Amino acid sequence: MSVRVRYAPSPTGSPHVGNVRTAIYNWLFAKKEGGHFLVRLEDTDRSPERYVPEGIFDIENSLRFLGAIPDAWWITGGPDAPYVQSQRLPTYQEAAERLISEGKAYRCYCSKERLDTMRAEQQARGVPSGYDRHCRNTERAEALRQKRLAEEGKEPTSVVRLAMPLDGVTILHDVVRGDISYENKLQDDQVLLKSDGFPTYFLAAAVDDHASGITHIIRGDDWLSSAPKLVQVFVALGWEPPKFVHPPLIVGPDGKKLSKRHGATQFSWFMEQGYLPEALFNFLVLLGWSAGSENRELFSVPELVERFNLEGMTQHPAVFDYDKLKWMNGQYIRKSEPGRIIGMCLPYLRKAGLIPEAPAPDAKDEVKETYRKEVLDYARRVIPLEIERMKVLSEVTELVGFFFKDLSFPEGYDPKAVTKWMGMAHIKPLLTFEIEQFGALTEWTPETIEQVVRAAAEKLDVKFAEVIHPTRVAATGQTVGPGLFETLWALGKERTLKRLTSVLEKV
RNA sequence: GGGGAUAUCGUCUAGAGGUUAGGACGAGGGAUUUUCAGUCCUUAAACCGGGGUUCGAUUCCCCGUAUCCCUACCA
Repeated sequence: MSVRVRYAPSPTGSPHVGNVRTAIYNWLFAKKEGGHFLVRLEDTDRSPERYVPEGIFDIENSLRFLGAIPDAWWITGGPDAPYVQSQRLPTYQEAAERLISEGKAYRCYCSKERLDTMRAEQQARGVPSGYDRHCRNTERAEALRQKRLAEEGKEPTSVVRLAMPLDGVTILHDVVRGDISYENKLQDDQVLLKSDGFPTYFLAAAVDDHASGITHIIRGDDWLSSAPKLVQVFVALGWEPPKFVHPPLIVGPDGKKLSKRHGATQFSWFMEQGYLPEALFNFLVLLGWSAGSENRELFSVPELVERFNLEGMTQHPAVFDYDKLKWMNGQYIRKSEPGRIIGMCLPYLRKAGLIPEAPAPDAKDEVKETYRKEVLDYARRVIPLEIERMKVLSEVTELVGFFFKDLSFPEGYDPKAVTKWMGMAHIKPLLTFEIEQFGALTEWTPETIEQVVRAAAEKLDVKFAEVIHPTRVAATGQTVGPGLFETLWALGKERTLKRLTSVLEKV
């Protein structure tokens, strides 16, 4: 049978990197096995604080960004549509009714207060907490219903609970962890249908997984403990449960589930920061999966598809190492076509106000032409010089800022750089010489620029470093940056002369 | 409290009944010297503890310990 897997996010906000990794694993497995990758929305929790419809866009964007495109989801529709659980309420209600009629589930009239009191007592006594199965006894349930009916003057709300087997064990066949057994008597009578008519995850997942013919449930390890309850829902409904795959959790440096406390966890944040899709893909896959004895860590997406297997799944939690992600992103930036990186950098420059917004599509041709020549060409010349220094794209604004800002000594100059290099005795003659010689250049190339700078060192009889560094500071306002000659070349003759002159006048 | 899972350098991990326990990030050192970054070379750094099984266990088994996850009308 062909593999069918699913990613079933809840719209509780922008997806967590751990969830996105789960999506990647599902997608990879489907691709590798020539199977199907479905995505469905588990939006059955309607409480306002957890239901965040805008999160749906982030779910869509993250998958598209990574290129992990579902074979079927709410965007495409398809044979298993709808892929949105809130649109399938009658289906779940039917399933619940069927279970009740077969005696595998029952209606529970216990109020929240009763449940809370019960739990509090259990905790106080130090006994295992869980539903006491009060309403599993039909007479007691009916009595409770009557009592509440009299008190409230209307039909009381109820939920549907699964009647867990009271003995025996549930064996979970987990592909990465082997068989795990759970004692049924320790499992709770899980709520299947809530009083608002929405199903809980347990009912909805079982119904949908069965309806879609899911063969493997690949999801985070945090689901492992509750897996037997899901299995029992399948059993009660008379269906064969899928195979389970529980990759390890992604945790923070303190070993706890990765959360905001540890830093950014929302996938969208990484997209905004300028992490490349292939870097995030690569990095996330390697948190919990390994290519085995192949001693490398940089894999393209096709290479990962080729290698991916469930056997390579790791079984202990992995700490999310932001530094390593940055390193990996830097690797991919340098591997990438410069043109692509430039294009991806422009929005950051616009946002930082370093370059103006692009002219509107209906602007005059001259306007567009001017923009192209004065803004884009310059950006295209300047950004490549900093590519080898970039770890994330958003750093581009800091890196190339000095190329775009209006520098006029001493405004915009790094004070430390100035005190270190602008106080030397030979600064004035140096700048005078350079301004004169640069001005005389008919060809402005890194080579001709270098000739002038070397000539300056010779003429003034100072060390090369003693002309290089002051010149850099005078032209860029800072001590760090790309090689001086290409920097000046990219800056252009006009800007260079202007800046050097502004320094000479006031130094 | 109960249940489940997990345990190799600081971190991600490879590994096999006998290895100099390998690679990567990060850290230290060096080279390139025109700064920073990059690149290259290099150093330090690990098998949780105790019992077994075995000629031999870091590897297999058991116990302990530690950590995490679950224990909702959340997913």
